[in-house]
Amino acid sequence: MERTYSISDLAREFDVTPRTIRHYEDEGLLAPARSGQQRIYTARDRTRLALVLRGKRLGFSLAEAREIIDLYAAPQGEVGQLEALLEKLDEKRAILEDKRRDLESAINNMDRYAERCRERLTELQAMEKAAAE
Amino acid sequence: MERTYSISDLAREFDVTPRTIRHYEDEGLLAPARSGQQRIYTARDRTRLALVLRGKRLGFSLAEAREIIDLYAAPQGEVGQLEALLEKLDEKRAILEDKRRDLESAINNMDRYAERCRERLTELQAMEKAAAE
DNA sequence: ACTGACGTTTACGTTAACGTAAACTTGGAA
DNA sequence: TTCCAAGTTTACGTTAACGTAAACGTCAGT
Repeated sequence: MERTYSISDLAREFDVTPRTIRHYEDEGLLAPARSGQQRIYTARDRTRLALVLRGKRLGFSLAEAREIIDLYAAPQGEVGQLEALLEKLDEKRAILEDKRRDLESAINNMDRYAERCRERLTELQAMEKAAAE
Repeated sequence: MERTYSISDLAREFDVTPRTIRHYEDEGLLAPARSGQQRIYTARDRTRLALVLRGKRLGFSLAEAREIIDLYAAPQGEVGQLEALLEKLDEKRAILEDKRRDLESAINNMDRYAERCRERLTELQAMEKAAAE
């Protein structure tokens, strides 16, 4: 038997509320099995949740996250399906690449700025030291 | 004389509405000069707007974007100010680094998946070719 | 003088992403 | 059996980030 999770298991692990997880289900991002009324999450469900949350951290809306994540569950039976899938993967990949560029320049800007600050700091400290003599 | 921009100049360039730009001003992200009632944006204002929009693309709220961007306009007169600034820069830098990790794994996942899809595709195509004989 | 095109303020409306509360069920510990 | 913690549905509330509309000012072109 594969391990399963309750909704509060996942809520605790990912630091969100059960409400949030149910909301993702309402939006079609998750589709856990049921045991009676209770939701039962498999390892695959858990992975999907992790993907959703990562998507959110990267600035995607739930709808955008869904579009991407659903590609990982797309049918691959026919040649046509696979070709269409590869198209869409390329498209999403380009979006991620754009974000990477944004992120790299943000980080580079900050690093250069911090470096100038450090230089200015040692300079100021040298001045104070000189004035103290 | 330095070049300036009207609100619709910037709106066009960055593909947002004037309303959005005014909203950023309401939220304290921009503070353009005025000529009478009219807002006059300098190159520095334009840069700040670009930073705001990049922040949004990276998943920051306006408040978070503001916190980061304001660091670039922080006073650096005293040693204490510079040290505090460097602290905060480090903190924000760590957040960006987290996003980078997220982004890298998202891209790597997708690349590996796409690769498996391509393999499966050539495999399927080989099967079809064999069946056609 | 008149008319757009562009700007302004004010204020209510909208959408996404949940929060919160109420009322109910249900499986296990005491 | 009773009770409680954890689950469920339903539905209204909230916040951020703007959209949209009204009512008005201003200034270059005819």
